[in-house]
Amino acid sequence: MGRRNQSVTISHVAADAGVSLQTVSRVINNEPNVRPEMKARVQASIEKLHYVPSIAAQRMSGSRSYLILVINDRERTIAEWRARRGADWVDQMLLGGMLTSAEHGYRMIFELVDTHNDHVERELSGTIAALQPDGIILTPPHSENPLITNLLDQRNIPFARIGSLTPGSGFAIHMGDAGSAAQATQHLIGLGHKRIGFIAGALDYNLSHWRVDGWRQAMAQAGLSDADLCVQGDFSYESGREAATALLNLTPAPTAIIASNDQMALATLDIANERNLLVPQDLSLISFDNTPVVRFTTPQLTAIDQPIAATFSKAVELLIHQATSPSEQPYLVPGSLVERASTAPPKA
Amino acid sequence: MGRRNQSVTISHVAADAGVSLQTVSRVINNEPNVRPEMKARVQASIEKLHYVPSIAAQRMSGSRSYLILVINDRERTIAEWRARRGADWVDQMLLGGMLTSAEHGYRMIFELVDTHNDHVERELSGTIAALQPDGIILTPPHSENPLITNLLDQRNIPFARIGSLTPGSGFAIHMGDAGSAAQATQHLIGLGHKRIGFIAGALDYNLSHWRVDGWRQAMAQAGLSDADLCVQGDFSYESGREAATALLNLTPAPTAIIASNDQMALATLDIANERNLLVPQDLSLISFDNTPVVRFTTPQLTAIDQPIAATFSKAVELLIHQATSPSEQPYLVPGSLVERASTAPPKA
DNA sequence: CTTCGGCATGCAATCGATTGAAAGTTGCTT
DNA sequence: AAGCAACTTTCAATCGATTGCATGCCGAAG
Repeated sequence: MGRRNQSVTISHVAADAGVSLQTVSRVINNEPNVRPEMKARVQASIEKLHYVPSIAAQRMSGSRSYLILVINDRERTIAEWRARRGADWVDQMLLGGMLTSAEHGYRMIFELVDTHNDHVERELSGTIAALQPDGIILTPPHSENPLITNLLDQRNIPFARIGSLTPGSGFAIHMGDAGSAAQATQHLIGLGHKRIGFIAGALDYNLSHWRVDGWRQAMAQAGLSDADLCVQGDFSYESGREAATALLNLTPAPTAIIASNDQMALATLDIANERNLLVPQDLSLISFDNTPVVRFTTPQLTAIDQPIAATFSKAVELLIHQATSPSEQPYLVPGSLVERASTAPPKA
Repeated sequence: MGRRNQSVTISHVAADAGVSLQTVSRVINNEPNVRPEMKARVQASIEKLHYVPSIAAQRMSGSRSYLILVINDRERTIAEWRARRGADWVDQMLLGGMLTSAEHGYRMIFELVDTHNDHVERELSGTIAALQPDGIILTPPHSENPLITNLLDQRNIPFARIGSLTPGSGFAIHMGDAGSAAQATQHLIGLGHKRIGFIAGALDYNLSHWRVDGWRQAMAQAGLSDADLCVQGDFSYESGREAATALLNLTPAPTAIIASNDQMALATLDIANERNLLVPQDLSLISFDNTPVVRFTTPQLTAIDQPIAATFSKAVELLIHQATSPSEQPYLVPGSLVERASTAPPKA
């Protein structure tokens, strides 16, 4: 409401340096054709007056907005969000993305969009109109939603897709989920396990499929059967309990289980305890995510670390530099197996 | 760079509805003096064209920016950040604040500012000039930094101070740290404990002092001595180990310990295990924060839950509604004791 | 029947930056 | 010494909204 704006503008700088606005603008944006002497004088004034350009004004005049939008799936409640994702995801996403953005003078804004909504485009479209971000980062399960990617293509806004393999438009970045699952499986096979159960994640996340695939391939490669050994979960603790129960009710029961996230692994651990199964002696356990919790369970869990912060950092850099080396697509920021105390050879 | 901007503007709406821009602007901002019939016609056009006002333009013309800035302390690395704060803080801050902001059409932007920097004002001042936020949320230890609050006062930007008791300018919101500490202490006293140790948090956070005070008062009230029983930590796991060691080396050793955050409580639990002390039989343990980890330790930890999401939600609402009921200051969003399995009567 | 106040709407200036074209400088060629 | 290109700097329009002021319309009061 007509709040008096006492901030320093480009014309104050111009006046102070005794040049026109346009020259100042050139200096700010590092454009050519400015005499070094002039440039120095302007920079001195900028420094002296602590001038910082207004992002709103820059955006208005058709330049950048220095804003990067991160699209996350909206859960109905905070509890639900955390149940499915674990706190760590947000933490790393925020810090990884934010630090890198800040380095380049950009800021990040988070937006929640409901996948199961017919108006995704409308909703996103409105956000874009309001914010006019320079780039957008899509997180699963939005990363491969054609409604969204088409919209972005059409609007010509650069975007990155986290957890995506399909090259196509936008930068696809993934963490080698299939490879990681295979690595975990091979680790268990190496220890002598033959019946290795797998708890899959929610199917609207493509990475859930990739993880299953990796496990399946590793099993096949070792000549082991995977029949009945894959049970469906949805990343929640509760679904993990059900899946673990189903797996351990099989005869013969698996001697090892890989869970598609930490929450489901924790559930599996609890089920094992309730059945008086010792981990790792009676049951080996490997999880995906490697959030801080897994270091405080008994035993500490062997897990596939997901480099989320690094992934967001990469996404931000790609967007800002508008990289264009389509040969590299999809970009890989690989996960890695962190060995702790939840795996051992099966009992003879 | 002169990217063609194909978005719908206010004049498109005006043309479609057959009225002037100003009328459309009035309708958007719910101003009086518009005939209902006219208002309906304009709203129909807005709906039809999917018009959404550009925030940059709104900000430019002296209105709101619909941006709320959250200032956090910058740690040197992500690991350091997480060590001191635990992942959950970020998660709840983001979700609590974001959901509430979104409800009112606002967005949040996070900014890291280095406390130990002489140029705090300069840095913050630049961010404000660039973003021109409608409100700012200060988190500890910035909440009571006079350099910052003075700057904000002077610029006349509404702000909230999380974890602050001092009324003064801006909205002070706290979680009743002293009361919570007292509650935890009384809980232990009720169980029969007489020697209750306390691990304090980093002293540049005021809430660290309040927690110590609460414990001290509860001890005094029960006629118990607190001599030597308070040891300094800095919220990190490592400092927790040292503090716990110091406390358990006392003779007689405390039979219960309250840690100022979960990280230090986890460290205490580890130290107890290493010394073959059973929790809770030999040592009762209560922590602050109640992050998800404490449900997965053995035993599960009794903890003071800190309603961070609710606090941020409150902060956002105060800022947006520009509430002015100074009588209520400071606002309280109280923590609560969550009883789990880490406390028991002391051995006879 | 004129006039005045209140409500509804339109005109034009404004916010702070960018940008393409115009104007002014410089220096080199012929 | 005049002509012209290349480089610097300035002028003026523009982005999309808000806002104070002017204007038009209405009915009620004088």
